[in-house]
Amino acid sequence: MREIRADASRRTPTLEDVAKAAGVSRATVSRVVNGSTTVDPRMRHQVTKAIETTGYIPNAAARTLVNGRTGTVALVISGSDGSADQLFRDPFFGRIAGGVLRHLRSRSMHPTLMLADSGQARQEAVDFVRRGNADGALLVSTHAGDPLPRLFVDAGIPAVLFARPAVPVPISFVDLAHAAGAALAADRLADRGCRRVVTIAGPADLPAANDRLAGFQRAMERRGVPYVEVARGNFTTDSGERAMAELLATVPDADGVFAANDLMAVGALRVLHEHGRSVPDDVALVGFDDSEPARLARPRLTTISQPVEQMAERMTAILLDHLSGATELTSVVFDPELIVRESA
Amino acid sequence: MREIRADASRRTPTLEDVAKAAGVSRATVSRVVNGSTTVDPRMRHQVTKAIETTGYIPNAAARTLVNGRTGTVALVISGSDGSADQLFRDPFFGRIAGGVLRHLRSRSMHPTLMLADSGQARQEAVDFVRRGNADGALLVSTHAGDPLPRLFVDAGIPAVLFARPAVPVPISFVDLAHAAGAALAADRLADRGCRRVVTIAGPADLPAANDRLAGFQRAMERRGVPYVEVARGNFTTDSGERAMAELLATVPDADGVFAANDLMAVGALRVLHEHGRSVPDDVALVGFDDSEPARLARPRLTTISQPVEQMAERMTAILLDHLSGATELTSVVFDPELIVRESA
DNA sequence: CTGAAAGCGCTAACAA
DNA sequence: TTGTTAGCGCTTTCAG
Repeated sequence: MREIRADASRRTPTLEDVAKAAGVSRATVSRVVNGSTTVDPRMRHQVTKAIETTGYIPNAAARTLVNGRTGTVALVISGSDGSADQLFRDPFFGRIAGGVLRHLRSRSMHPTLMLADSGQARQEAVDFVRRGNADGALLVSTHAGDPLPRLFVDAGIPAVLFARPAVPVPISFVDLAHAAGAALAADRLADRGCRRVVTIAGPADLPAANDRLAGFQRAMERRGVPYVEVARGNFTTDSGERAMAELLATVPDADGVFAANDLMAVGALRVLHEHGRSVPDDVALVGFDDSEPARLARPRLTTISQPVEQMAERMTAILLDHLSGATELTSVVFDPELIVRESA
Repeated sequence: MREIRADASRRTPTLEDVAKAAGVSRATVSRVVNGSTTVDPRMRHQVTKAIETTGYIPNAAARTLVNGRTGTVALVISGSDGSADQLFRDPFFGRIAGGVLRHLRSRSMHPTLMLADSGQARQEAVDFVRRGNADGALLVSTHAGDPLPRLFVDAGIPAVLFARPAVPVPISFVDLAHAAGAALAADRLADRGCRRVVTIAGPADLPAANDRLAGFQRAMERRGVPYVEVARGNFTTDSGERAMAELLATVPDADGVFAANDLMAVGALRVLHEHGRSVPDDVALVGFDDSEPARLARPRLTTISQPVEQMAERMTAILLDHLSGATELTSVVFDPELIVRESA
């Protein structure tokens, strides 16, 4: 005997129904529902009771239609064409989602997930917001030259980017001080006395990867190591293995390795082990990200952590500011941290 | 000079505007927009042109208000209180999201992410759908006695569950044949000649965990190993370490281990290594899930795979069936697969 | 095949 | 403080 469950016959109750049941006007019910203070306590009580007995719940579409707000933001994951599956297996994504969710829910808002991995998908993401399905967009862009930020800016949609845009686009963003993080790694290696240092860098078209590489090289130079052999990977474990094998062939007496992410570091670890090098005794190894694999590896990886959840929360906060009228662009760069474990 | 970008002054164009520009009625424009076939080609052309020049895009709220459909489904991640962060770091979640997304996007639909980790959050998830923010719900329930499924069923909301409900609830679901998967692990161990077999089970209040344990025990019995020592973990690496240490104390000559998930298997691996046991030579080890850590471990983990993406896709398909009127409950149980790598 | 008009459920002036 | 009323933008009979 619950009113909540709609009998096949009975439509779901509307403001009108509540008004009738309470013997007041729709406007008054609306006021009560929206917490207006200018309502007679007695009426408020009547209405509250009527809401209860009718099982009334406001209709979101009707509200949106009149006040233009949806309470939804699009969380757009940008990926190069077809990289979808790869992307979602990456815990990085989950951490972002978690941070976004935490911030939104305190405002009774919700994220709608979208994947923008093709021209069509990108356009659909833009249209989704243009149709008024969402108030704004959170853009997670992992690859360079991504047209996504431009698309949203041109459409005049409030949006915030996770990661600095590869090409200049007038958009707010949050990012990590990648170079500073790499410098932390360099210092760690130098402090341990490593002199024959090599590095596994990320894709050359990714700003974050280049920042890490440049930051590492600069820091090593400061520490008296002018040249660092570089091999490129693409942030996967396999590519890390290949790069490490290459490096070992070129610099057999390497005593320190900096991998631009943990996955590649894990690959390097495997190759080092196969070649009989002990980590950290023969060669010290530092990763980047402080992801799950870093914690699980044997030896546990010394690495650079990024506060992904916090960054995601901040990104969300900035978007909400824009939604409530803030017009000037904001960019926040977070500081990474050295996490010392066993590998260096 | 793009019409798309709304000048501060100009409102976004409506059907009315397009109708005026094309010299036809709103109804005709609506027909064209919705692909009605009963429209004169010439008019259609007029309208199409007008849509282009005005930069018209339909308003979702207005549509929803009249036809009752949102094109959105809620993707509700259920967690015990406060387990949010833990949950989103788990790639399992990302894989589900990926599968859901893939199926939805082909229907021009989208998932809205919700976390139901408290009584209040659960109620909000239900209300979200009741307000007409979504057409139905996808429920990912990871813990036993979860009140979530019941809540949705009682509210009369179309919903499908990922994982069999712990208590009987009339709801459609997809699940894995956990017992069969565990039997695969048992057979692998038995085939290698393991006789002193132990297992690290999951939480006792989780149906999936119990199914795996029971399936494993039954299969070992069939293979002539009537007794298997059991230690309980909670699916984390740490708990796997503790359980393995325990087991090693009780059964020092163990030659085979089945861990109910990969994370615990990785923990076991570490302890085994510390105790000087070589894997797989001294003791064979099988995990469950075929997650990233299984691929990254050294030695690489032999494990049982679940087709998470496929399951998520199917779950979504079932929900869409319900949304288009299918009324009878559906449950689909997927078969796991043995993935042979190095650890057994 | 096309147009006129009646809502969908709600909010926000504006009056009373 | 409350009620009346005019839309929000769209779909869908129902006539023509």
